Order: sequence, then C-alpha cells, then structure tokens
Amino acid sequence: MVTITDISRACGVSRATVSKALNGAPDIAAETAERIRECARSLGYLPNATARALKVGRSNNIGVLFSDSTGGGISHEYFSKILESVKAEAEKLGYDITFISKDLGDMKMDFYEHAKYRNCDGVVVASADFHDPAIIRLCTSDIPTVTLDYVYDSRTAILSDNVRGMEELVTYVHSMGHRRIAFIYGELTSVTQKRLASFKKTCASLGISVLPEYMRQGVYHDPRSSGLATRALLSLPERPTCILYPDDFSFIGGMNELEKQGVSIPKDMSVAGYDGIPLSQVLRPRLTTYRQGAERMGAEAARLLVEQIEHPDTWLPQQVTVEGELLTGDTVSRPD
Amino acid sequence: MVTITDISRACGVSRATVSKALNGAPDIAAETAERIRECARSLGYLPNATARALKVGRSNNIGVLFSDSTGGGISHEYFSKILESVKAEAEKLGYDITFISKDLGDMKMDFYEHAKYRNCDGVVVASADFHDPAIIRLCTSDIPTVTLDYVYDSRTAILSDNVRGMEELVTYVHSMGHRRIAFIYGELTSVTQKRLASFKKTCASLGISVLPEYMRQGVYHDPRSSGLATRALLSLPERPTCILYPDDFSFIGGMNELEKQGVSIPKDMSVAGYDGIPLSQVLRPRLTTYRQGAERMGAEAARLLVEQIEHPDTWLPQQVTVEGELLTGDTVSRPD
DNA sequence: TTGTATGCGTTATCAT
DNA sequence: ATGATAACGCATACAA
Repeated sequence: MVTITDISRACGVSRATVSKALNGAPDIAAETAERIRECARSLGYLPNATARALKVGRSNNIGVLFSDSTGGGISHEYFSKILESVKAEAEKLGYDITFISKDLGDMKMDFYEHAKYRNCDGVVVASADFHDPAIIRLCTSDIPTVTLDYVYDSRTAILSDNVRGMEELVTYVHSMGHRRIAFIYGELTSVTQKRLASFKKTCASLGISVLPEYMRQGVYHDPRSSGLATRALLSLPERPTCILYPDDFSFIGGMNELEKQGVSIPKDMSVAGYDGIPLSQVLRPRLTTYRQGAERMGAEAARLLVEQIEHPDTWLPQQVTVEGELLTGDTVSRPD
Repeated sequence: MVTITDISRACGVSRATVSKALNGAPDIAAETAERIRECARSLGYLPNATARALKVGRSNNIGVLFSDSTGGGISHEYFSKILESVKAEAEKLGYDITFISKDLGDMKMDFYEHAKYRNCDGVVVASADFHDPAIIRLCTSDIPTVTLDYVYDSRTAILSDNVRGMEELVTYVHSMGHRRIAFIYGELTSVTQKRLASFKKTCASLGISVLPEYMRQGVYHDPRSSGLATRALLSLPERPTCILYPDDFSFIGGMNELEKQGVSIPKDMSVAGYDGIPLSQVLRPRLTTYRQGAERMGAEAARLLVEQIEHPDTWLPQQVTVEGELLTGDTVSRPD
C-alpha cells in the first residue's frame, strides 16, 4: 500500500505538504502541488478512507436500514427501487452506503450502536417497525436520520403521497362511473391508515357511500389473502363493480380468483392496484394503478441526509412528500 | 464519544489493560476484566470500528458489487435475493457490507480502487460485466473475491447449476411427451451459453431434434421481446408444443401473446420459465420453472469469502455449484 | 498480571 | 510556502 509518506519521500517534501497538495490547500505553490499530484498518480496512491475518517471524525459513509421483520425486505420491488436510488444519489454525493442491522456477529448491538460503531455520518431508515424501541432510539439520536413513509417529531422524512394516490385512484374510478367500490387494504400501518382515511374521505366528498362489507383487510404482498378477500366480495348479494387491491403484486391473487369464477376483467369487474411496479405494466390487460415515486424518494432521502450531515447548523428538519402518478391501465371500465 | 481512555481513567488502569480486557485477552485477571467490562457497559462504551481497522489492517467489512449496466440490478428478484442472503450471512459472521461502485463523488475510481479505498477485506461480485477490464482488475487483484455465475481462473466462484437446471427442465418436458420444444434464450452471457449447450445436449441424448427455427434469442427480464419471439414461434408452419422462456418474468410477455392469440396454457401450448421467483408460483396456472438457489448462493458466497479472508494461507480457491429445484407447475401438459 | 511505548495513515495547528 | 508535531482510538510487542 502506498501512503502519503511514500509520496513525501519520493518528492522530498514533508507529509504535511503532501496532504495539503492532495487536498488542494491554497498555501502550497502551484508547481509543487502539481509535482506531488503527478508523483501520487505515478505511484498509484489511493487515499485511505479509514485513516481519514479516524482523523476528521467523518466517514463519508451512510447507513441504510432495511429491517426485514416487517416484511419490508430488499426483495420487495418498491424497496429495492428505493435502495437503488439512495445508493445512486449517495454515490454521486461522495458517500458510500453500508447496511445497518442488529447483532453483528457475536456482538450484541442495536441499530444505533451499529451505526455509531461504523461511524456512519447518517442513516436512511427505509423500512422498519417504527414502534420498535431500537428504531426509535436510532431515529431520535444524535445521528442524522431520514425516515421513509413515517415521521418522527422534528425529524426529516420522505413520504409517499398515499393520500393523494388514493384520492386519484378513487376519483378516477368514480369518473368511470363506479359507485360500488370495494377496498382491500393491508396491515394497519400508518401508510395504510392514510390510504384508508383518504379512501373514505374521497368517497364521502364524491357522495359514494362506503359499505363496511366492501372494506376488507388483507396483507400486503400476499396474493393468497387478496384472493380470499376477493372471493368474499364476489359472494356478496350485491357485488362491488370495482375492487382496489393493497398493491400490484397481491392483486395477482385477486386476478386468479376472478378468472376462476369466470369474472372477466374489466368487463365484469374493474380492478386497480397500488405501487406501479413493472409487473403491473406488462400484465394484459394493463393494470390501473398508482405508481409511487420510489426513485425520487430514494434520491431525496440521500440528498437531504447529506445536506443535513454537511450543514448541521443551518439544517431545518423537513417532511418532503413525493407525488406518484396515476397509471391509467385497462382494468377499469364503465360498469353496465 | 466514550473511548477506551475514558474507561481506563474511570477504572484506574491503563488503556492497554482495558483493550485487553475488552477483547478477552487471557493475561488479565478475571475480576479486573469483569470490573472493566462492567465499567465499559455503564459508560455506554462502543468500540470504534474505524480506529480498530486502521490499527489491525482489517475492516470487517466486505464489498458487494452490483453493476447495473448489465441490467443485473438490485431490483431483479434473483439478485435481490442474493443480496439479502449475502447480507444475512455476512452479518452473522461479523461483517458489514458496503456497496462497491465506481466514481464516488468527484473522485474517479475504478472498482478495485474503491474497494481499497474503503479497506474492504473482500468483495462479492454478484452481477457485472465480467469482460469489463475494471471488473477483471478487481477479480484478479490481491483483494479476496468471490464471483457469482462466472469463473475467473484460480478464483472462488459460486455457480448456479444452469446445466442441470436446463437438463431437468428438458427432461421433464420430454417425459410429458413433448418433442417439439422451442427455447427462447437471453443475451449470450456465459450463463446463457451453458443453458444453450445443456439444452442441446439434453435434447440430443433424448433423441429430440433441435430445429433452428425453434431457437430464438430474446432478452432477459424483457416480456416484450419474449412476446415477439412467441409470436414468431406461433407463426411457424409447424408450431412447437412447448416453449421454454429465458426467465419467469419475461414469460409474462409470452403469456400475453398466447392469450391474445387464443392459445390456452397448457391445453394448446405448454410453457416453462426459469428462476422460480415468487411471481411464478402465484400465477394460475402455476408456472413450471426451475428455481435457482439464490439464498444458498448468497450465503455460500459470504461464507467462502470470509473463510478466505480469515485463513488466507490455507485457502484453496474453489468453484461451488448450487443446485436449484424443478418446480413442477401446471403449465406443461401432455400434447395431443 | 499490568503497564509503557509505539504506530496504523491522515489532517490540523502552529512554527519556521 | 513548507515543515515539525500532535492527535484521532485502538491493539500489540515488550518491559516491568
């Protein structure tokens, strides 16, 4: 490994001078600096992030937290997209990303301790059980954090616009003539609460009555439960004319059930999903859904976190809401 | 931040003693050690990974490389599963993982330099253009590496058993009575070469003739191209009775085309995918496919990499092949 | 059994 | 404009 010392010897200057030259300090003669840089290049010098971090107290490394227990794992397309964009944006800003977990090897640690242990300059909490004390500890600590889809008091958060998403979906479906709209929703997280509230509010303002038998709890990302809920809805004396699913993937379960019962989409039943994952747009008929702005959310999260890290004094926590986009597919038609 | 020095002061011992006690060195009196550990706990001491790394020359951090350019991004379910299991296994072994990329911020670096810069103890190359000189440089460097689905000479690699997978698929399809089997394959990577060779060899040994018009190149993960290839196959004077797709997701395109032409699966046409992603098993009919052992591949990659890191002297490079599993769905039936 | 001294590679302060 | 020196937090060889 070639260090700053090697360069100093090769150039016949002190280590301090080399360091300054390499970092573009103003008090080094232009030609000296150039000579040193050239020398560094020819020797194949690479800065040592570890040593630098130890010295300056900043690692240029941000942690990312995906706690799988909630089912919000990396293999969910929504989260993998977020991860991808956090990564891309962070790298653009000069930061590496490291996963934060608990219990590294045989050292018992919680998330906060892990982040400290690795000297993370900040962490993006992308998917977690936000009521877990360990998560709360991290998110209310001295470490800069940005949460996704959940807000802690006086903390920065990036939010997918679930209220608007639901509103757009319901409004669209209503505009297509539907009045008997069923909603299969996921586990009662804060995201779900928002979608539920928005569903009800939008229905109310459109003069649609929300029948309790049209509201069924399902499970995110679980086609089976969506299938069962669909079956229940189909067995009602008065069927809905449109079913909203918890998400695009779980819709597959509904799709199967409808097909099985000979109910054609969208002729006999209109449907819509949520998320706007690629799958939804390659299905035929193309699924009507609301695409969450995962890419922008990830990028914003990284951007705001880095800003907070680099300007802690002037930083004001903020909640950024990222709008999605209604994807008008071919699964919602005018009811007879 | 509470350091080893704080503890030494609080306990009235030297820093060396604290360090040893905390690391369980054998030459510290049991009660002294316990007193120190207790003190550390009460002060909320956390080891500083950065300082330790600088001192011992090992970071307990492994890099993971997903180069998106090849389309092998994190949001591909196969790769996200691998990432997930690499992460889980690495953490179990006491290693954090950091993404390796090129061009961090405004510093121009290649992959090797990035890994060095971060002091990675090793790196898992999960998805990359293996002919890229930058990848080659990394994989043939002094840094321990493990590649997935590609072998560099005298290097450790984890391989999905594409030969066997294809063989099982073809054999199964053959056993169901099919003789006119079409194969839509992806871009010509080494993985594809293996699947192609295995397809041909298996066909040959089963006495099936491989018609050139039944072999069509498509694109991985691209339903559109699979749809086009399907259309071409359907327009042949003598249609195949079974179509093998590059992967489960791209099969969707074929599914749509078949549906559009009123060709029923599996009554009029049998089909099979590859990968065994969750989607394939929630479709109806359930897709016949070959599930790659992504979880085991990731875990093995991490395990072997760590072993190589921790026992560099006794290490022998090896290629581990991870078998998958034939998922007999409902999309292959006996032809008339 | 404990402590002293040193250095990992870097940057920052203060002299020169 | 350049250099000597110290310090970041830790682990280890060696001395006591």
